[in-house]
Amino acid sequence: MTIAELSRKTGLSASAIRYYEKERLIPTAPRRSGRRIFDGRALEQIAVVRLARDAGFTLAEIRQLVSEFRNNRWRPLAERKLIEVRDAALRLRQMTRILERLIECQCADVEFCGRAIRHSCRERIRRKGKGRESLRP
Amino acid sequence: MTIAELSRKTGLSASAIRYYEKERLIPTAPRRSGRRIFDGRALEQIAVVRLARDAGFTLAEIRQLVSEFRNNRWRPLAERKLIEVRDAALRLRQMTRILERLIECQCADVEFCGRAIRHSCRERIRRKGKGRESLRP
DNA sequence: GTAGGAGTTAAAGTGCACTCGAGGTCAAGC
DNA sequence: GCTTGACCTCGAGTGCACTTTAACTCCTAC
Repeated sequence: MTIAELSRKTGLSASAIRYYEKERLIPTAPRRSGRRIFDGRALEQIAVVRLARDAGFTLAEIRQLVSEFRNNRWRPLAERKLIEVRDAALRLRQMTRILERLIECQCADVEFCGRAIRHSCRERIRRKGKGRESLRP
Repeated sequence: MTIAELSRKTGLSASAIRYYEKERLIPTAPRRSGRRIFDGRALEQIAVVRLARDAGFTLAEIRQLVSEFRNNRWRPLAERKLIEVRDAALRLRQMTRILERLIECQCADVEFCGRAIRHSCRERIRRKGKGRESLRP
């Protein structure tokens, strides 16, 4: 398989595949006259990386995860991440409430709205929005 | 109010306040011998920015939001964002399921796990993990 | 033999939301 | 008059996950 075929089959760009190799998320592919050749295992390896990425792991964590797969040392990593994800879900529910509030808001200007916010939901908001979500759609 | 006081009252760093001013998220504060002086309205303005930030708006969106507050043009923005947030919440629920799966996983090596993933939950995962969450805690 | 297309590398660039550092200004206190 | 400390501006740096660019190589077809 060439890198273009692998790219097509995985939906990952060729540059991202090269990047993953460089970052040691997937093993270094053998070369034929300088070019990478991939076999079926590359598909599985990339599936794992994408799964982990979709589960919210950073690439640094994924590197650790794939290198420590055999000895189960990655399990505490997954458990820690599960807590983080649940926390993020909680924050998202609060974001939803904030947005619903904002959509219903009748304030005539920004300062008035700010005043209303500070008086009515100070205790709900403060110390909650520490970790941010970046919602790139 | 000096920038240090405003920083203390809002919990925002002084450099972040200066940055918000530069980016026109809050109005340019008047200066006394070169230094910014703030009044109570700054508190409200920053409350609005933080609310929006906590609701997941980018700073570019917040700039638009505060500049268009009076004429209700920000309402469609909020509605669009609400959809994004609900979408993100959905993805997070999937991430939770993926992590729970991963924690229960009995695979002996990465490729086998990848094979299992591709065969068992391909339809659940594909085309869902497009937008990523960055879970900075 | 040469044009074209697909691949290679290393290095630099991107976007976001800030933070940091250098070098300068200003008022108060000793 | 001098130090101290809070503030100023401007430009550069940060972290992540890539993408883009430049210059080069290799194989195939004509």
